[in-house]
Amino acid sequence: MSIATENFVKVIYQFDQNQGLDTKPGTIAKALGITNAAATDMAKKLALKELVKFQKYQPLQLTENGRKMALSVIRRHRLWETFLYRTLNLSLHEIHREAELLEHLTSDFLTERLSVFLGSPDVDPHGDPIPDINGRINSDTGQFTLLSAKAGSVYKIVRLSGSDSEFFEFCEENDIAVGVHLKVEKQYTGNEMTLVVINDQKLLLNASLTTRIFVEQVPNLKTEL
Amino acid sequence: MSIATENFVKVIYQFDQNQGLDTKPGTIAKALGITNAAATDMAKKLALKELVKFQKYQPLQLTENGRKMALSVIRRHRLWETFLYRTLNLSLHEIHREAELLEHLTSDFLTERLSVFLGSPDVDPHGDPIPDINGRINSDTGQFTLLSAKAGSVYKIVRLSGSDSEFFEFCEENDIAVGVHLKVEKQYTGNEMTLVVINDQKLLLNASLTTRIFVEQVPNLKTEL
DNA sequence: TTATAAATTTAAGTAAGCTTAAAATAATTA
DNA sequence: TAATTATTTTAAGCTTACTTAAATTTATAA
Repeated sequence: MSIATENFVKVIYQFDQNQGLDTKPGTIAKALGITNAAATDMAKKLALKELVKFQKYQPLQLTENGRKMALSVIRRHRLWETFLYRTLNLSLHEIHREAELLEHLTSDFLTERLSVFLGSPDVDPHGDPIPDINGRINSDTGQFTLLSAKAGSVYKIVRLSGSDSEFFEFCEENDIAVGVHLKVEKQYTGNEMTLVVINDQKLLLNASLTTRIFVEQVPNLKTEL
Repeated sequence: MSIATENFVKVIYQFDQNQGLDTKPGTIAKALGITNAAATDMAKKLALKELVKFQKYQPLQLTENGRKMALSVIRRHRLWETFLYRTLNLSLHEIHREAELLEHLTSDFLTERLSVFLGSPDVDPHGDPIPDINGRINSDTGQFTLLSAKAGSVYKIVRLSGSDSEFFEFCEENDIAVGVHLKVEKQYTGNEMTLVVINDQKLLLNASLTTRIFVEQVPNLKTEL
């Protein structure tokens, strides 16, 4: 399939997952940098190929084949990210940018060789789950965002969700990384600010950050940091 | 530039180098798996972009910009080949097949990171020279094919030229590899057969093989094997 | 040298993946 | 609820990269 098609189904899949985002043509169009008209046009063409379900004025939905294609692209993307991070030491935002291209011209053969080389990883360097060869993906239930974390508890960062370099640069500069522990000091629910402590440093984070930092409960009695 | 354009100038460059092959539209078309009409069409379009010089019924020629583009694609191709061979242990024909795709969606940034990681190699695993970032390529004068090697002498294999798996499989099965020494036992010039000895094994090679195996004189007094 | 074959070019047409502009529908606000 | 605004869809058109078929030119062989 073409690069345009792969990106189209990939974005529908991702917006469908991220609750809060809809999958209407305009939303997909904005994400892909094309016009609404082009998105509607594409949706109709992909409906003929049984990748997308299209009903006028309704959100776009993937068929089973469309879902499989999206997960295949995401698998290739995240395996490349892992490879580029571990082997070529690219940064978190560099790996995304490069994988965004490589994902489209990687054969099934190479994909599986990459996977074996890396030891069949479950997650990429951002903590995003890597679908397996059959399109099964680990939808981790134990994780939630910092925004909904309880004040007074210690958590482990398991995922940094995004694709822009600013976010990742900010994280890097402030010791926010997958695997790091932090304590939620206070939740200012009124204006959605969160005060956390990482490595003895206080950070006041707004919602545009806390909704993208996923954490996990730390197993037991580990309340001090 | 598009993948089609990159492949077009790449093939012109390669056929122009390999003396014996012409660069008329039909030849290029066959190599790319498109019709003659499509090749003529493409040549005209690329002439407008100042990548190709087009004169009716004449062989196609690259402009300086076209040459630069071709060398850039070849650089990416051969760096990927080197990487896939060394790091993922793919075979000589597998690396070609995969690099044929990856070469088109590799940013300048990643290309240079790959190069640095590999220690700025001069040649890829087939012995083909890797153009540098400015498009300069090592046109090694000291090498020639087995077809024109003198009987009785010992040579070192420096390059295996080709892209089909059959050739590389044959080489692998018969200890024909870059860096290996061999002795030319006899040249049957009449029917272009060459008798060589590699690792105490005699091999009778025809011209379709000897024209693709490049060797180099072994420095001095090393006539025994 | 001329007839024939082969290659090249031109012309017309197609599919993918877009665009802009206008029409239709849905959502929002007064 | 009606009017306005925003979104979606349709329609027409463009570029890229092809195709087939016919016309032209070049190369080959009798």
